[in-house]
Amino acid sequence: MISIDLRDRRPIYEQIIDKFETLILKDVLKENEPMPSVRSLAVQLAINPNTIQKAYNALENKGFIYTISGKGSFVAKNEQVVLEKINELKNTIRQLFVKAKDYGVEKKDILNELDKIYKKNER
Amino acid sequence: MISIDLRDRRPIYEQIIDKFETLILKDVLKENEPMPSVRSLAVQLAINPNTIQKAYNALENKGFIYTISGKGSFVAKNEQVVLEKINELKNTIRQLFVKAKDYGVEKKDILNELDKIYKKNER
Amino acid sequence: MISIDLRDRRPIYEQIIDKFETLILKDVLKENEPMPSVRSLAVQLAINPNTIQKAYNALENKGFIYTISGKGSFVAKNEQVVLEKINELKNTIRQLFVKAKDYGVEKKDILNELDKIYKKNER
Amino acid sequence: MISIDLRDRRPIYEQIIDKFETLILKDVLKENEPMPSVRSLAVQLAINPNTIQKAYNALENKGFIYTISGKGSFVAKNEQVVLEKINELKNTIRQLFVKAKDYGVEKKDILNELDKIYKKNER
DNA sequence: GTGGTCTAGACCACA
DNA sequence: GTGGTCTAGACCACA
Repeated sequence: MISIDLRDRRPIYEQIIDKFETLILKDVLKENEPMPSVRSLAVQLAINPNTIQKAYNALENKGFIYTISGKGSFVAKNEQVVLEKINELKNTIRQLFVKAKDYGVEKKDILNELDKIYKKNER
Repeated sequence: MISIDLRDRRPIYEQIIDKFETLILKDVLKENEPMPSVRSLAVQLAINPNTIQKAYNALENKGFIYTISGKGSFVAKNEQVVLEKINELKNTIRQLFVKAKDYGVEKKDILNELDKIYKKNER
Repeated sequence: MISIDLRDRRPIYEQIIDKFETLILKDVLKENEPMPSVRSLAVQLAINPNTIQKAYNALENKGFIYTISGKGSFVAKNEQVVLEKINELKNTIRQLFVKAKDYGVEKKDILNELDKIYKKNER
Repeated sequence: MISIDLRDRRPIYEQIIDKFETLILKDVLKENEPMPSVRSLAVQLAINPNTIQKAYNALENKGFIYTISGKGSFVAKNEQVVLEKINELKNTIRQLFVKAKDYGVEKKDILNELDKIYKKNER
C-alpha cells in the first residue's frame, strides 16, 4: 500500500505523511478504518519505528487520523481538513499560472494540459 | 533587486537561485548582462559570500549564468535552458491537475482560477 | 582507498570527485554500496568536512551517488551515466588523434602505444 | 587568427598560450615570423594587455617564441620543443588508453576512432 | 577588484 | 551518527 523511495530527496517521514494524506483524500482509506500499526509498518518498510511514529504524530496534528491508546490509529477525515487541503491545492495551481504567464506560456497551452486530464466534455 | 525572506523555510542559497532564475526567465536580466559580484551581493544582503558563491555555482551548472574568473559572472540564458524550464513547469501543472481531479475538484473551478490570471479573452 | 596528492595542481575536491568516479566506473564500488561518511573521510584524509561535502554534492549532481539525509551516501551508478562517461572519453581520444595527426605523429606510433596497453592479440 | 572563448572555463592567458602553441606546432606560424604586437592583439581581442603579456612571457619561457626588445616577438620553434610537445601528447594518449581499458572499452572501438582520423590505408 | 578554494567551527533536521 | 547549511575569515590566481 505504502512504499518509500530512498532516492527521493525528501525526508522519509515526510514521504509517509504525504502518501497517507493522499490515500485518505482520495478516499482509498475510509473514515474510521484502522491505520497499520507503527511496528508493522516499520518492519514492512524496513525503517526505524521512530520515523513512522513521527509521521503518525504529524498526521494526527493535521487531523487526518486519531489515536485510541491501546487500540491503535484510525482514519479521521473530517470535512474541514479536506476543504483546507483542496484550497491549498487551488492556491498552488493559481501561483503556477502566474509563473507560467510570466514565462510567456500561452493560455491555450495550459487549457491543452487541462483537457488531457479532464477529458473534453467532462465537468 | 533581490531580497531574502528569513522566515522562508528554504535555505538561503536556494532562494537566491530561485530569484535569479525567475529574473532571467522573465527577461528582466538580459543575456550577457553582468550579475552583481559575489562580494557586493553578500554585503547588500548581509549574507556570507560563501553562500552567494554556492548559489552562483548552481546557477552556472544549470546554464543560467557563465563566469569569467577575475571578471565576474554574466547572464547566459541559452534558449534550451528556457525551454527545459517551461516544460518542467508544464509538467508540474499537469501533475497538480491529476491531483486536483483525484481530490474531486471540478474542471470549472480550475478554469475559474485560470481566468483570474489570463483574463477572459486573452490568448 | 582514496588518497590526495597535495602536489597535484587540481583542487582537492576535484581530485576526490575524480577518484570516486573512477572507482565507481571500474566497478570497485558496486551499486548501493555505502560511501564513507563525510566526517570519517574528512578525518582519514585530514581534510575539512566542507571540502568532502562539496565533492559529494558534485558526485550526486552527476548521478554517481545518491544521498539519504541522516543515513549517508550510496553508490548510484545508473547505466546512462556510465555510457555518457565512456562517450566523453572516446571523444577526448578522438580529439587527441586529430591533434596528433596535425603535429605529424604517424599512425603506427599510435598503434604502438595502443598495443602496449591492449596486448597484441587482445580484443 | 586568434579568438577567445569567454565561456571557456580556462583562464584567458592559458587559452592564448594554447592557441599559439598549436599554430606554431601545426606550422601555420613559421620560424622567425613576427608575432602580433602585444598592444595590437590586446585591442583586437578586447583584452587587458597585461593578460597578453603574461601569455607571451610563458610562450617565451617554453621556447615557442623569442623577443627582440624594441622590435617585437618572433616564432622560435626549436626542434627540441616540438619533440617534447609530441612526447607529452603521446603520454596523454597512453594514459587515456589505460583508462579506456579500465572502463571496459574494447580495442576495436579505439581502432575505429583511429581510422576515422587516419584514413584506412594512411600511414 | 573578482571569483575559487579551503579551514575551523557551529547549529539543525533526520534516522 | 549522518548529511545540510551557514558564518567568519584566509589565501590564491586572474584581469
